[in-house]
Amino acid sequence: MSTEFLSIGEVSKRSGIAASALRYYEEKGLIEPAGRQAQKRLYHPTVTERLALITLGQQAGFSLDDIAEVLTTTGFELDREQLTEKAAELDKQIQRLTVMRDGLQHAAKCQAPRHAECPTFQKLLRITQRKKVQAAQN
Amino acid sequence: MSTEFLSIGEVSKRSGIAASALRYYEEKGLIEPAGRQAQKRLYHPTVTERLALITLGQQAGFSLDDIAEVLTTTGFELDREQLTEKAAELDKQIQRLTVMRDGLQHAAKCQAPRHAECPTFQKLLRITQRKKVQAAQN
DNA sequence: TTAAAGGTTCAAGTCGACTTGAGGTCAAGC
DNA sequence: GCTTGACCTCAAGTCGACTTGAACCTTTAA
Repeated sequence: MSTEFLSIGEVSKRSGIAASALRYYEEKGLIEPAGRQAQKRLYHPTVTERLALITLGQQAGFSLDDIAEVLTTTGFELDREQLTEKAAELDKQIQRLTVMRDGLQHAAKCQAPRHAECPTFQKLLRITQRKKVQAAQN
Repeated sequence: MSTEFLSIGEVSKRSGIAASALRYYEEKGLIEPAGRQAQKRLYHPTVTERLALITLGQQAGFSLDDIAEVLTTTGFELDREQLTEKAAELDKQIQRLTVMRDGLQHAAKCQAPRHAECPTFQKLLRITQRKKVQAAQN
């Protein structure tokens, strides 16, 4: 076997992504084998970079369809505007989680006999609720 | 109708949670109506606090089953140890998202002609990939 | 030569958190 | 007496991202 190309198993091993998932990505148009030998897919070694980018996108909260849109077919490039937008979204999420984390930490230490009676925790609950009700109104 | 209790519609309005979701929560053992009038569910007004707590838990990344475990049946109380643990998990998630956000921000501004050539972005990709491969090995 | 390892396709199943649809009940107001 | 609106139950559908299973092929090593 030419050392140029990788089997699906090898790609799976290197990327940590199951072979079935790789076939699924192909079906979705996210990756493409460089060719076939007999029926077997052969991948260009650089596919692992593309896969890392896909994984990154997922962790940043993109759906596979989102990712398919910003990934150029040829290379591996992203739209700068979209990146900025997504960074801002992430930032908001970070803020939310931080409030949450602090609230939980407080609740764990708080001396109020019941969380229901802890003002800090109550405030956290009210924020949560207000957002939910607002969200429901659109 | 006694002003004491709330219909499912009223609870839905106040909490921002669909009636169908409320029935689903009941099925999962997360909430319980105080009683029924004819067949109709009647809720104690405090149910909205419990619902806010459920929503909070969800936003913190708990599944409904997780939440059911920590919510006491009677009141609305949480296990302090679990709270601490979850706060730590949140903290880790915050770290991850922060790395991601900074990476995306950098990539958006970076002058390298292609993201593939930007060292910072490459580093981000390598981290992502390493974690994935590790995760696949258990 | 035969078995194991690794690949193929295609259809169907899984998970969590709900939503939707069909068909029925009940009280209020015209 | 009839419609309207809010509620009921129960079963089935939805979404995204995969996984699993069945049935088959191909290469390689013992």
